[in-house]
Amino acid sequence: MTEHPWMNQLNEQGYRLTGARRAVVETMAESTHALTPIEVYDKARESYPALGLVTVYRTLEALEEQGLIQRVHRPEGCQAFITAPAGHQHLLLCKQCGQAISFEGDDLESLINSIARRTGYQVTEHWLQLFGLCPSCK
Amino acid sequence: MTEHPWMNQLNEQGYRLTGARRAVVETMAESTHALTPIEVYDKARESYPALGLVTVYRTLEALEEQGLIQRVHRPEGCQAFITAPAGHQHLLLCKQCGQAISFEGDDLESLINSIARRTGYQVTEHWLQLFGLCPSCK
DNA sequence: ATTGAAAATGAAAATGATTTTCAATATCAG
DNA sequence: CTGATATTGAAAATCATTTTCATTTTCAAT
Ligand SMILES: [Mn+2]
Ligand SMILES: [Mn+2]
Ligand SMILES: [Zn+2]
Ligand SMILES: [Zn+2]
Repeated sequence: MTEHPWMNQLNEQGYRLTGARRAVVETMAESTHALTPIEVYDKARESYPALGLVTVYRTLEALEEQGLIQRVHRPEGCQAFITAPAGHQHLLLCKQCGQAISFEGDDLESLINSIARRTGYQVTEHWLQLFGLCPSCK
Repeated sequence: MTEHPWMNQLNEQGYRLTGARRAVVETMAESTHALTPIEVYDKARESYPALGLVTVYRTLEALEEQGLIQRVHRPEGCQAFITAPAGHQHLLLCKQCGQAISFEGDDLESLINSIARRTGYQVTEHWLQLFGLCPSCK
């Protein structure tokens, strides 16, 4: 049984390899949808029934710290998590089914520069997120 | 005593004019920072000490329904509210002091079209938010 | 001005999500 | 193997928000 890369990264950071962690990691890594802690809990218990909800919270926190997952903000709430895209990417979310796709190539440089100039702010970060309907939902 | 325009709008929608509501409305309308319900509560009690936190929640809900305020999403949490900008605008937030400025003129048309084409999604909405340091905080 | 129906209020209780505590268990370096 | 220590899940605690409800306030109709 070869470990999932996320498990190896956690291990290198000093985390031990446990079944509970493995169940949460695999649930998150497999999902193309944003999942809430409870959804992760329910899904992960299919392969590891003894799992506690507390461990889900703790593992999600560790994965977020490692930059492997990220919190997803949505109108209905901001408690969901999804695999973090590599590099500078943003999310496109289906409002119907929650399916998420990440994209890159946003060019906000000139907009940001002009706003920085006009407002006197030093702009250090930006959030961009698109919402819509995925091919199968529309 | 002339009523605040927001109070008039609420009144036209059938809401009654009360002191508790007035205190919350004026607190929100005056603030250039995003405020959490508790912050609104503390601020508004300066002018209306009998105010209950429940009424803050209820009034914020009404103001959001009327499109007069909007929820602000931030890394530290998404429970804060701020005056909604008129028309299609986005927010620039100071990470230090929470001061908010709204701006327009983002041109995401071509980006959105190209992503829609590439992914097959129908894109209906977007969130854009900038973070940084305001002139006095940097 | 008075009245009364309906809306609004705030205190307290209920709920729901997340965090903390803690005793028992599992991992893993030595 | 062994033992130090990280991890676990149950239960309790905390914290934000919502619901309930008896009382008060608003305001339209007299
Ligand atoms: Mn970007
Ligand atoms: Mn825009
Ligand atoms: Zn969909
Ligand atoms: Zn500032």
